[in-house]
Amino acid sequence: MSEKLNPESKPGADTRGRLLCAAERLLVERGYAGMSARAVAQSAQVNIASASYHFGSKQGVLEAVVQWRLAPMNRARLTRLESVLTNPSHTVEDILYAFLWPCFETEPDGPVRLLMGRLMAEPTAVVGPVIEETFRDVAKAFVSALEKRLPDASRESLTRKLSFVVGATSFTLLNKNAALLAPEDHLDQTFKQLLSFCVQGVEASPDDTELSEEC
Amino acid sequence: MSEKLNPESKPGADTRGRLLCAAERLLVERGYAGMSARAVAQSAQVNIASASYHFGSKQGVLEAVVQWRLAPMNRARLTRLESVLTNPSHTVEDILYAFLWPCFETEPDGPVRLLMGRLMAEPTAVVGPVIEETFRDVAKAFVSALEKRLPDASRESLTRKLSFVVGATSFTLLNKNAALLAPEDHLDQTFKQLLSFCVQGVEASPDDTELSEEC
DNA sequence: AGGAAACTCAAACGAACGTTTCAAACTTAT
DNA sequence: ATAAGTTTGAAACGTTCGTTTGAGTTTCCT
Repeated sequence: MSEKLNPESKPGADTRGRLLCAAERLLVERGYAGMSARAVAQSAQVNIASASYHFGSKQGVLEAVVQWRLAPMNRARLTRLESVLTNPSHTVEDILYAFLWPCFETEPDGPVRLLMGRLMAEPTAVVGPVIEETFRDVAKAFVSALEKRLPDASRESLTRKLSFVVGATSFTLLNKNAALLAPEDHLDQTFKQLLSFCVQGVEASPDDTELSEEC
Repeated sequence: MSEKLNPESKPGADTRGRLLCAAERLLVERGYAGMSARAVAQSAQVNIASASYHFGSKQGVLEAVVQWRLAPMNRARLTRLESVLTNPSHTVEDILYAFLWPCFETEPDGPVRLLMGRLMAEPTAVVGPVIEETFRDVAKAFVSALEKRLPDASRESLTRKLSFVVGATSFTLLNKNAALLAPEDHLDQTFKQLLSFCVQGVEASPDDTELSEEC
């Protein structure tokens, strides 16, 4: 059947985009291991071979989605951090705001937060290195920023605290129980609470609480 | 529906136990979608049909592992909470200690924290309901406890904050970057920091922080 | 117009998936 | 010892996986 009548036969440009879009949705729903390349192609109404052609492999699809969605978000984080650091009297909240807000910001391509939550939560052999590479610079920059603002805390301590922040964010974004997929007003409230939670948590010193230690 | 509690009375108990043990390890390494029933059987040096015989299906394996490992941990949480509540002057830290410590406690069967971190981070169609059912009572009990100690906060607010706590815990437990798979002294430090982080975060009020938002 | 490059298609590849079958090997009770 | 019940083994079920093939189509450039 070589008889193909599409009023507007769209060439490859749209195919690639539809594949990326479908892949993002399936990644959010099922994770990387649960996302099949065939399901991506079918959801994008595209032949399975086209996915292979454009991205080489399933892992290539993952990397392309990350570059398309997560990399811009991390760039926004670094831009905001840079802007914060120009203010000599910036607070920990300013730093964390720069870190967290790009996750919640509504973007033209739709919310990126679900994808981030899902991929952060899947540190497997394939996803782990991809995510780690994408977030390495961001993590380093924000730990350094926190280090300057909280000179009494060790770098290891701040790294761990940032991982607490990332974890609280990812998990909450990922779970519908927190009503995050729903209306935006809930989202604003959640963001506000998450920010204050993390600010207080990061500024907390473990020595405040009963057991003390020296290191 | 023919399985009850038979620790080691049956001859096949060894097979069943080896399957559970292997399944737990593979769940931690690859998640549910990435764990194949064949790999579980092979890792346990057991025929694949035995897994089907003992657990019925792959989902049955998951549920059995959860009952074997996560259910006792949650029971420990509730027991500790009950004990905390008998003290009329208990603190938020006491409550969160009861919630968090059973994740870090070293157990005879090995650390359960990795499994918890992984399954909490995989809210898919199969894993989600299983986890939700296992943690529903625990979440409800701890939210109620926090509600009594922090009467100014709404139930929704506290639910969200508990999800922050769970997220920070799961993510940190799951990522080797935080050096949690490694020696125990790092673990103690991490637990202390996580506890203080969460205590400060839960006690924080979102109204404390001025939120200027324009985007 | 015409040829090279870019792209999509149906079909198929071997491998791995979850699950099932059934006979042989066990354990237990009589 | 024998019969009934329980557990395991080797093999195969049909399906889906990621990837590849090769012929066909479309787009782009001169």
